[in-house]
Amino acid sequence: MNQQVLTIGQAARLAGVNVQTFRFYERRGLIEEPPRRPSGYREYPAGAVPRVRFIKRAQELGFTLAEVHELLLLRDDPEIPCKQVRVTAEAKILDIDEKLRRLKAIRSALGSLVASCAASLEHHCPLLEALDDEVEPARSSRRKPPRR
Amino acid sequence: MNQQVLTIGQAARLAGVNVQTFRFYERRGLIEEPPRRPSGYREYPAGAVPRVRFIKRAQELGFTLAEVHELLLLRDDPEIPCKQVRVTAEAKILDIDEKLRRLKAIRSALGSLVASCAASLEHHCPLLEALDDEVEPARSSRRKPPRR
DNA sequence: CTTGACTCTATACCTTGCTGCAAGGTGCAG
DNA sequence: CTGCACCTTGCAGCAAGGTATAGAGTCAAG
Repeated sequence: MNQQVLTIGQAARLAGVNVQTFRFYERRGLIEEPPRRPSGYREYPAGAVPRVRFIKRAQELGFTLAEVHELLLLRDDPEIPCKQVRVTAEAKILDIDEKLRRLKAIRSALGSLVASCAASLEHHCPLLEALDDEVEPARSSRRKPPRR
Repeated sequence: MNQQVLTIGQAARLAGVNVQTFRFYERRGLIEEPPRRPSGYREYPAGAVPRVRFIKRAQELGFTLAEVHELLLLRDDPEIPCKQVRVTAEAKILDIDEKLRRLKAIRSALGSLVASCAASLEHHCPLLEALDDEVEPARSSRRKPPRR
């Protein structure tokens, strides 16, 4: 019932990307070169589709394609020694923690700005003023010429 | 005691960016074209510096230049109430929350990978599960093609 | 067999946010 | 006047991650 192989168009539709993206990933070594028909048409095994979705999801999580490549190497090779996996994974964790830290800082800055903005009924906007000065939540707008 | 006008280099130094960035922002309409000396030299009023810093800080908060442009329009027009600024910021917060949610998921998956890796000789990869969505070559994809 | 959808390669282009460089003009200290 | 730092414009390029186009061949239905 399941097709054994897919054309690039079918695979791309299933993966939710377009055909150029498939070829692009192939050039980048993110997916391996599939077998070809005598005509040159690529014949993707069904497994190519989840692989591309993996790539997309990892990207959405903030990994660059180069990082995704690394993740895929870990995933693909069950022979990679535990230590090596762990080292790579730990490095990624530090990466992620840094991203989390920055995003949380941004989120909380935006959150408090929005709150102060919501409290103000006037045209004067604390959010914009906060951006004008140092990001620190100054309770009133002070205008010191900050250096940096 | 403060200089009334600044050359582009002075302004850029004060704002913590380089001169090309100033000109780039001018081309993008983020800062207005300053008056010129007869020689063509730009003469920035002191106010240009905080404006550029505003741009930089908004960027640090995760706004694209296009979004910053919007914020600047809101800021420049005293008739526009705070509410619209807030709406923009709130949308950004939702964005960030989504990113945080996903990053936390992958972080914990990576954490388990490291743990299992440290604990056992087999490495079963929680990472795969975190990214692999519905791994099956499911012909019934209830997954809508990712927007973007 | 024809038609239309699909695929092939190669190459060019896009967007975002800058950064650099060339070739020339300007400002000012010494 | 010399010298040097600074300014001008325009255009190129970079990194990332694709997207589009041209010109050709292929597949499968009718």
